[in-house]
Amino acid sequence: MSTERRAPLDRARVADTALALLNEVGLEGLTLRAIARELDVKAPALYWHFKDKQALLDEMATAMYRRMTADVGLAPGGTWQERLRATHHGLRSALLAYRDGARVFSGSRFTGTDHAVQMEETLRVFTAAGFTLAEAVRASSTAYAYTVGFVIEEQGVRPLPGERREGYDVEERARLLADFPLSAAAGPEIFTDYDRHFEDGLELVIAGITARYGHG
Amino acid sequence: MSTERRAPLDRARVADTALALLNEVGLEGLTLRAIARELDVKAPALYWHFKDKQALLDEMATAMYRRMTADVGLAPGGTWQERLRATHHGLRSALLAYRDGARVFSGSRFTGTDHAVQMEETLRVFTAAGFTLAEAVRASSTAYAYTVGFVIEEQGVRPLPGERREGYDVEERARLLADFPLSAAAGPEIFTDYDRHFEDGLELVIAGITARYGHG
DNA sequence: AGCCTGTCCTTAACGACGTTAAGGAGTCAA
DNA sequence: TTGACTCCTTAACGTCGTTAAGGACAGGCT
Repeated sequence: MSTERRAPLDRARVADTALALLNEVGLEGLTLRAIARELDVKAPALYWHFKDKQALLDEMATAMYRRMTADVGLAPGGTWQERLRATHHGLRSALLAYRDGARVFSGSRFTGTDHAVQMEETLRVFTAAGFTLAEAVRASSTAYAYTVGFVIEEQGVRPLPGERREGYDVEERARLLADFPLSAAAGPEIFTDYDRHFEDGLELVIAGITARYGHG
Repeated sequence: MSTERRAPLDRARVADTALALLNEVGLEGLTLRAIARELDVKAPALYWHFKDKQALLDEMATAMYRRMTADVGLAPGGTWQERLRATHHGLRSALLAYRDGARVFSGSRFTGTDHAVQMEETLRVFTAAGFTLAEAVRASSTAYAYTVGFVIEEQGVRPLPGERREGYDVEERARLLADFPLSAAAGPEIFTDYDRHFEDGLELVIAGITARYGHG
């Protein structure tokens, strides 16, 4: 009989384990009992560390954001365009790294103030480039809404890179939409090559910021 | 004792009732038992009309979209800018009309092909203005992702127009972010006046489409 | 040594959920 | 009268988030 004792849990370890499990079972299968089992613990133990399941989801969202900032690197310099591209490509990658990542993320709120480091630097870069604070906020949160919306849509079709959800056969879609030729022809333009399409949309947003606020 | 017999249910009536209930109880309170009670029926009766709860949510999303097209009016003419503004203001209104509307909508798929009428006309307007089909799809789906992302964010703070979710006090937020002056000052710019901010972001997207694809 | 306090977890249970199985009541045609 | 079809009910299953109660272990105090 082993006398080793498991190290006590902490919020970060629970959130990391839950994120790993998320990829296997998806959001609907992410139950407190399953997470607890993964941690070699019983479900009510999680209530010592989180007041409810939503608090755990919040911690998971925060961990995803932390991971994004780590991957991007703080990179405090650069033009606002470079920073916008880097952060939002990084954000998309972080969301895509987990099944239902965008749904988890958008349904939760950050714990703590770590996220403000990134935000502050982004606003600094924008204002240093001549944007007013209002313009800076408008620019970055428009890009943010776009990215979150895009990945939610994307993961609805493609839960994880390489997989594809049922009921999204492009050919059957074209058959159903036979009466709507443009919509039918748009299928491949919508349901393939998400990487390039995300980039195109982000460039549209950046071009719009330049055109309207004119600090390009 | 009354001998009147309730008219049989149909998918549309169930979806409408469920949408009305959604505003009272929110997505987490929207149970099949509660919906059934509202319809004067027991929960398993719903399985005659829908194969599972997700199919009902799909019908609800379709009803929201139908409502949007009805409110906007098909309006088959206009410039692409006018059409983009009309459809996306309409879409936002339709999503805001229900508590958690954007989450329900973005988590579901349309039933049938009714939505293709709008889509076809949008693509027609764009291509008639000189856009390629690929550009037209990119333009409209970028705006779409933006709108959905925006309203999800918005309803996270403001479940229904006039209400405000707890934990979003702008002053407390400013206190927590005292070390991040720009982020702290950005609070009012983020958490108030959603109507105007949505419009500003949509105009950024439109300006970007004009700048990049140049059919303005 | 004994005890107390706080930490971190377990066992047991509650009410509610989505869903399925089985069948009953009504309508309509043969 | 019978049979088939439609639309719903009753009963139940397994699972979920969550709470209540308490046990095991550690460290510091007397």
